[in-house]
Amino acid sequence: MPLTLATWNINSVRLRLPIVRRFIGEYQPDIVCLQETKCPDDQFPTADLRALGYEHIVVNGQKGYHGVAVLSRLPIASVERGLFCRHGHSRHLAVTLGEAAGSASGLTIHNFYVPAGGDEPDPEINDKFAHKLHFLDCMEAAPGNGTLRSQRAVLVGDLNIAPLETDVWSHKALLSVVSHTPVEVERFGRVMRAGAWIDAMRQCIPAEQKLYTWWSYRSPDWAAADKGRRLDHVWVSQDLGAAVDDIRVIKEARGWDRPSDHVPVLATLQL
DNA sequence: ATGGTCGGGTGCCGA
Repeated sequence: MPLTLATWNINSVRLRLPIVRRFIGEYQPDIVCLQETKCPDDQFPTADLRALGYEHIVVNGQKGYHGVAVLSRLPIASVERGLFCRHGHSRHLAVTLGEAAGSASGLTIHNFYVPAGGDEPDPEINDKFAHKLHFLDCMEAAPGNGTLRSQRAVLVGDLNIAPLETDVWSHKALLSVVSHTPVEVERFGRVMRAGAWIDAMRQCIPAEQKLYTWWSYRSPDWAAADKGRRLDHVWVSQDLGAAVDDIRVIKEARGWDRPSDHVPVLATLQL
């Protein structure tokens, strides 16, 4: 059975409801993981999204900032809200699909929103960067808690790091820009290795090819400048490596009306 | 080399 799963930093779910509808209408994903919902749980547009076929909705939101949510057409058996953040931000949610999900039964999906880290890539003078590094350290340590190392697992989200040279428009220009600094990329690699994760996007799209999921709002013509970064990721556990059938970066969504600065990444798994 | 634009919730902060 094919399972389609999307991850999208939506930058306010209430404001973007029209383009969430458009994306769902055009691509019909079974599961949608959202980040930066910027919405308290009691104000999440649950009824609107349920009406689109997502009967199973789990949110971990807070007022004004951050926030993650999982929309699922398949039944969810259990939920976990991560303790990855020393500031108590809503930056993680994990769901495990239930028996009634058929061949997808037992699949665990982690949805992460890693701190952006501010402007100055020095943890001594920038606490936001220190927090980002600490958050990554907590993600790395999590397999010891038995959360990330489980089999039949997918980890998606806005990880706010572009690890490869081809994940940014200019490797040289971005070496000292938060999101592509060597210290972050090294931490990113440690998290991946600790959980034995596979980078599903790069398994499908060769590392020689430029690949971006985010284009700044500050560019007057984002498409012409094309100064993007791959900040959003889809990882799968080793046992699911062969199940990854397709990855699509929905670049056109950056050009939709009132867009997010991130675009959806859509993964198809054959389970 | 610099500054550029968003969103949320207030009189800026975070991205």
